[in-house]
Amino acid sequence: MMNLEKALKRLRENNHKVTMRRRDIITFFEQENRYVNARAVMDFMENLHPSMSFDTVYRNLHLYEQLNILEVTTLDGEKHFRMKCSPEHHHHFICNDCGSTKKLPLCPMDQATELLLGYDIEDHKFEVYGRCPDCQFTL
Amino acid sequence: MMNLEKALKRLRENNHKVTMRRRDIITFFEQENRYVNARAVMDFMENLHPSMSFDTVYRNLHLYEQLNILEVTTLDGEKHFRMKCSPEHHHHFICNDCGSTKKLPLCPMDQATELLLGYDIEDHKFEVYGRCPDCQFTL
DNA sequence: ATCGATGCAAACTCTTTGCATAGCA
DNA sequence: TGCTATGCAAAGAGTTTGCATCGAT
Repeated sequence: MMNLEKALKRLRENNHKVTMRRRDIITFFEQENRYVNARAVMDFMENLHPSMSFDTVYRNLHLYEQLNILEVTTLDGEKHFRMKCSPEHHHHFICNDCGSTKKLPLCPMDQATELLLGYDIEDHKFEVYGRCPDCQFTL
Repeated sequence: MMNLEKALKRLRENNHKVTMRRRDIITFFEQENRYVNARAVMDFMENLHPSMSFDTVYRNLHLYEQLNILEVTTLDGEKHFRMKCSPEHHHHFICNDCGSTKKLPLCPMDQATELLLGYDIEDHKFEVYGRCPDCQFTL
């Protein structure tokens, strides 16, 4: 699992500066085991940095994605981010309510590959959506 | 597989009018075995109806989605539509180049369900992306 | 004739970009 | 000091909506 220390190291290794904003964004993701959108990051950051701008949120989310610090998925046409999980390949259950995730240590690609001879496979997506135990009885 | 006849029937059954535009949109999807975006529908329709507006494209795509005439998926944050396939549950390979699809008659949910006791599963998505045989050597 | 469908224009959401300034190394 | 990160403002893409009119039934 990615964390603050590793993330800052990766920033430095790739010649990016470590700013307060960058540090705080990582801190936010460190404590949120779930997919959040740019809005949520902005809400968190505005408290710490009243002058925070959305541009910086987006720019850094994009940077973190490139540096493999964050994972991305598109939910309802909106990008959602979370701290990068373990390096082993896996998929996720994602709660429609709170965005929290549960790892699914399985992958259907073995079977799918057999059905796709002659096809050039570049990527795949497997996600399960619903309500996590905590969110089932709220509302 | 959904077709023009069934689609018009479903429109009437749900008290929607059958207009030329609606008929022609269905005809377009009938001959395209692939996921296309609103832009592609618009391009096709503009030839037949020079006064065609994007609003009508979007309104009808949305209507067809609700009536289960079209399937939807979000690719790169953009909605893509195709004619509803066979009623048996299945998934798709989707070509990143032309949007053409190949059915994958398999579903990882049996195994996933076992891992998600206590979770309320509402939906899931499994898609494989890449290049179909026809698109591999173009470019 | 009635009521839903459409075109027009505007607005809305999410996201990206150019530029001058602020701030890390 | 030098160069990157940031805020501001503006723009861009995709999509939705209110309203007057058009058109299917």
